[in-house]
Amino acid sequence: MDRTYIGSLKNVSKDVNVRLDGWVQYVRDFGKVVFFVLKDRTGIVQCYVGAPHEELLELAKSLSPDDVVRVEGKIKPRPADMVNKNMENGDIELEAETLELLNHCIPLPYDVNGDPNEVTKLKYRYVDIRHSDTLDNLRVRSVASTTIRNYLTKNDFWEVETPYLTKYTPGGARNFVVPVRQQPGYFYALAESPQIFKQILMISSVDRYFQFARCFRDEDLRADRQPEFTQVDIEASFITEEDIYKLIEGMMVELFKETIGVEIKAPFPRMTYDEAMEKYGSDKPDLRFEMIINDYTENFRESNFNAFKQVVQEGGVVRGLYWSDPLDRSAMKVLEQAASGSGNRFVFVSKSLDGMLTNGPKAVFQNEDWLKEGTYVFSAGNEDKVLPFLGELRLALGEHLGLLHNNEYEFVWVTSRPMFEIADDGSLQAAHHPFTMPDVTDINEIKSNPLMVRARAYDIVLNGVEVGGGSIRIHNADLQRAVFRVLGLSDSEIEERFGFFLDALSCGAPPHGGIALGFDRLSMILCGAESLREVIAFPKTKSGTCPLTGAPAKLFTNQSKELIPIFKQIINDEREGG
RNA sequence: GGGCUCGUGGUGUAGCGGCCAAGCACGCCGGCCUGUCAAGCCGGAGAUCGGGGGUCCGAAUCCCCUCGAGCCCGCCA
Repeated sequence: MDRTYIGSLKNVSKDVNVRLDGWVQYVRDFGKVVFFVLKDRTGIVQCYVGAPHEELLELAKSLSPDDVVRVEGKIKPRPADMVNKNMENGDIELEAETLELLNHCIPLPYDVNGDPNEVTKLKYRYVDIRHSDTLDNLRVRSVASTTIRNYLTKNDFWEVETPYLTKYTPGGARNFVVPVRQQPGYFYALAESPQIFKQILMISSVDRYFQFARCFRDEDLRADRQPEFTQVDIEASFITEEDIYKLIEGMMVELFKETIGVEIKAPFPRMTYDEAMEKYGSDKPDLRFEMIINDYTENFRESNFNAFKQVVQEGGVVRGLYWSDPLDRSAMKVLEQAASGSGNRFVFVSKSLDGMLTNGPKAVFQNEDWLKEGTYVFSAGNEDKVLPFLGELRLALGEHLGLLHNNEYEFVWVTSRPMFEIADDGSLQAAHHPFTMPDVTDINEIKSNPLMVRARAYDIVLNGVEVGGGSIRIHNADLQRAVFRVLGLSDSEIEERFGFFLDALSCGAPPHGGIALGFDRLSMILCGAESLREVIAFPKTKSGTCPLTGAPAKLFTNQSKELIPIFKQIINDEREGG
């Protein structure tokens, strides 16, 4: 008899014989009758073993949770007063006629109804997946990747793979390195991203490329960061920003519809980087709620609030948030917690309907007639500090006031980032990456005033999460060389690191651009998950270990022997000053 | 690299200087039970409290070191 998935039982007529394969969830043993709940990938259903089947009964009594079984029998409606309305398939049960134990399961290593720590769950990840939302997250993620593949293929993109074992490119994230046995002292780097390869594919006339690319970065991890992660990497030739926006907007519409059945609106709003910082205090604004940052600098220029007055007269700014509710004690706590440790300070004031100041330093605000009914939170100082600070307070308040809804999806394009920013040591570094096209026609402008140059780059932000970013690329070798020089690379360094790429740009590179979407983060939002780990089948812990396999591990002796010459060579190179 | 928190039977936790060679719940083992819903009832086994050192008459409990985990900052072109 063919197998039936439990999820399709609702379509099966009563008294029909079916075969179910799956895992035992619970066994309820009453001596002369046994119930057990069977689970497969698609759902659960109760199975009934009654008195007439003596042998079956003995076997059923001996079942343990997560035993793997095959049951055949008839689908029956439950007696009317035995229907369980709280249970999936609670109105039916399978009356078992045969029962086969396919594999016994030892007592599970932890209580699957409890909440064990992360490491225990990762160590027994198969149990965790079987018993948690992760199983369905993997399904949603699979639908997501299929939808994206179909969409891009339909739009004439080719899926092309690029190497994971590649060349170390300094300046970016730390790379994982792989020693090469055949060439002691030489190493591959695991690709941080397919950036250079995808540009070279454009030069190769592939024209439209995509890939689900695994990327590797040896940096410290966070709840939303893994050492290896997946990007939907996209690149196209002879295009502009508008083509990318349209392509991705169409993709998101399809993606949300196919995966979670949500209709999202396109086109998405756009905002410059400056506007995002000014209004939301963030380069990834959460547009699920309004509450923008306002400028109150002029209101305090001549106020009797001396602290703020002084800041303004010294050239600083006063910015603030306003909302129409009075400030309660819990909101106060939220603000204090968000501010603690940041070194930034804020002042708040509330005004009630009858014009009375009800909270905050009332004396200082007594004569400020422009205050409306509601609550203000102000911060004063340098714009560079005040805006991100208020951006954080805004999010904390949004969360506290219940304005961040999980079933709302607000996209925004953030554009026109500065091309360069100043690193800690005072040098210039690329804000996006050094292959981004600057928004100028004259190469000399890049040299004369780099900080004013804007990048033709764009980020796609969803609910305050950066889910992707890209740019129009430089396709001219001279311009690319000029940018490398601004970044402080010498001609010999440029040649050594990027010579091959400059050669490629010189050999018929078309204008091109692209984007990379963080597929794990997108999946996380689609699944409503709180951590990347919930949408990755085999994630690593904070310190980069895999409790399931025990990776990373020391080498076996024979492997170590092969590596000794490699490390000897490194030591020699060091001595020679290489 | 810096800051904070945690680590007690298989799992989750209580205990925070003597009343604890450690209590409870789930799980496990044995028994009873013909309609349960994470079934119920009766009985039983199982941890020297992450590891090491110290203080003290006495340490799961205090101190130091160490290992592991988590969160945040730095970092992630």
